[in-house]
Amino acid sequence: MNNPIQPPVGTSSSRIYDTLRKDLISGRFAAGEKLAINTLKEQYQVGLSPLREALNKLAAYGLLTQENQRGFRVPKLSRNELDDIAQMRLELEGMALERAIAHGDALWEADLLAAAHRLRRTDVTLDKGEEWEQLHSHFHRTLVAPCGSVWLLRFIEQLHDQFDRYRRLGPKIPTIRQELDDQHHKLVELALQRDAKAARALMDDHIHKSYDVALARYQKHA
Amino acid sequence: MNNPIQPPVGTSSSRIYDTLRKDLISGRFAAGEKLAINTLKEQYQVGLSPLREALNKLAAYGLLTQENQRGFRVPKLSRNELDDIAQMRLELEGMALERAIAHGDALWEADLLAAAHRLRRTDVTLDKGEEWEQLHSHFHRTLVAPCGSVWLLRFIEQLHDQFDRYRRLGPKIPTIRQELDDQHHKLVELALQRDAKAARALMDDHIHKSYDVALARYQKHA
DNA sequence: TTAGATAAAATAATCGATTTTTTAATATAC
DNA sequence: GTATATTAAAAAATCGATTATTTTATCTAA
Repeated sequence: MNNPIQPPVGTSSSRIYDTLRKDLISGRFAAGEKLAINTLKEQYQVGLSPLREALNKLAAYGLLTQENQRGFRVPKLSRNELDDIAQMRLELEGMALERAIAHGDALWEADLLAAAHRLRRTDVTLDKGEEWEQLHSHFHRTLVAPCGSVWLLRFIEQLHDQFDRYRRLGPKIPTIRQELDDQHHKLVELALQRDAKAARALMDDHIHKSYDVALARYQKHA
Repeated sequence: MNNPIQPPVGTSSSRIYDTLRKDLISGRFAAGEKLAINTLKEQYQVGLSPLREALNKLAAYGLLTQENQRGFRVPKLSRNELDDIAQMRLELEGMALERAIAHGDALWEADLLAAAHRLRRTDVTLDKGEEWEQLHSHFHRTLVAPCGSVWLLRFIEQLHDQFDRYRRLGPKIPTIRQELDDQHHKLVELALQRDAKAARALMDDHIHKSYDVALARYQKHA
């Protein structure tokens, strides 16, 4: 019944990019680790050219560092950088949320409700970790989507990816998930009420709490 | 006397990246233009692999767009995007300037004075256009350098590159250069006086004036 | 020993050619 | 004529092999 032969979608280069991006964010590689290109080639079963193109993009994006003639490394983590990222999230996501609340339409409201609902209904345990992460990212993207600035959204996305390198350090044990998830729903409520001020305050708190989680994991990790 | 044979610095890939970045910002390629890789290969005298790696990085950075199986294009320009970029510059550079004024030390003050002086002393006409651009970028980088956030600096740099695609459209005639250059010096003054509020106000005005220049060029261009 | 030179191995970067996909040109049916 | 199919040309993506550079191991002289 189901389409027996699935032709791979996209180019080899774009697929390995997506895969590596996820793996870098989820902590599959150790911070500071040097990437052995030939090993990657085997592990991911891709050719050298598409692999190098993906690595170059990831370096430009900030999920890898590159030094001439000595390949690619996973960027080190630091308390200072975590603070920087969290601070920037506060500024940029706060700004974006206020603007989204000012401009978002009825379709946005519907998307928000849907995204929050799916997020709550997916148990983070039970081997659904990666799915939960997807839904979580999607929720936060949806929240700020109608802010009106392509560049702001781009920067926020980038910061999320960086932040998650800290938040997802170590074993996949649920932390204060419940509390954070409640905040997701409260954020939706306030957004629907168009209460920009309160929403921003809650977003600040949400980022602060996430920061505490990330920091704890970072410190345990080190 | 002078070192007769200069070995090329960096990898072929990193050199072509730098060159293309400059050329994309300076408007050497038309907006929306499709890049013919084989032509580039000849024009810049580089191999296919380093060239593609550079193009991939530029796409991740936002100076090119990439569509699977159909290569690279120079991103289109739009009034909306120009407004977006300028708005983001207002927010981010304002933020960065305030923080820089709070944290910058004596060395920073010296760097600032030097950067502003060199900028004024380089005539934008007389075939020094590219040199002036370099000094101008450097001045603005210096101004916000001690803001304390690596990510903020990174985003600002990216926005500058994007903004300059608009500002540098069309022939290289000096516009209201004098007025803008005066502002550079006033910015230094206010920074040295640690007057964050006034400095930010002036920076806002500076970006607004630059925006007017960029918009005029964009409209003439279209 | 140990700092520095030398050789060998490993890795990164690049090249030239091949394969795949898209685009353009031409033909064929309605 | 217009739409669809077929073929030819062009371009993008990928592969396999080569070259250049760095890293590691080994040697030698103070």
